[in-house]
Amino acid sequence: MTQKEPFSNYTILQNTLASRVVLEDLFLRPVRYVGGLDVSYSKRGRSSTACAGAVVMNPEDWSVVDSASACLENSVPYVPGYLSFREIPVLLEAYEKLQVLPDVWLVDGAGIAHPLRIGLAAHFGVLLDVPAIGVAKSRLVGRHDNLPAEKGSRVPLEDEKTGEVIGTVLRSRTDVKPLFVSPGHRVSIETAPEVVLSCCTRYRIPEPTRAAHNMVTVLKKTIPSS
DNA sequence: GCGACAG
DNA sequence: ATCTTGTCGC
Repeated sequence: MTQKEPFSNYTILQNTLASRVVLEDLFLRPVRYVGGLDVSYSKRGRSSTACAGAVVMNPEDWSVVDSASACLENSVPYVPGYLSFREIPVLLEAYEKLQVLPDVWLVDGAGIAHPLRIGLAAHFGVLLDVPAIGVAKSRLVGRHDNLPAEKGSRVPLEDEKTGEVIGTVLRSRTDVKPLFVSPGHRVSIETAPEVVLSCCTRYRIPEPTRAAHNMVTVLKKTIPSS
């Protein structure tokens, strides 16, 4: 039995959700608040506790407007292409605790740059019908040309078979590995990298996602690990 | 058959 | 993602 078998039954769900993705800029601009989402795990690989963090920030000074977190026992394994089924549950729990919602979310993972065009950010965005952008630290699918080393440089990420543009490879800082940005929901392919770059200050990871990551890193140490 | 493979 | 020691650079 392969690793993907437990998920093969969800292919129809993924295709259904993918058909509902909107690649138009249907969010408030200029953006008032930007949100960041990330998940971390307590122990190792399987059967551990997943901790999700949601942070809402003001782009003006990157102050935290609101934040929430949640932890959940997790036994869903990580299988490329099915990350959503592992992280969505705990992310929704954290999301529901927020008092203030952002105009757009930056999610740690792929948007439509996914085999079925429904990566974590797109899955999350469609489920809640909220604007979302996928910010992955490495490539899941797609091909691209070489990217200049200077911050702000970008090249299109396209489907290796059809040539369809599915995202943007973006240099968020000079001389660092690029980010793989792709729309999640209610954001266009052209606008996604602009929003992400506007959130990159002095680090490779944009502020909202970075804040969420720092939050869960501290949180998981509070949880009993076995 | 042999790699590739978000987090 | 997680597990880890040292090391390079501002």
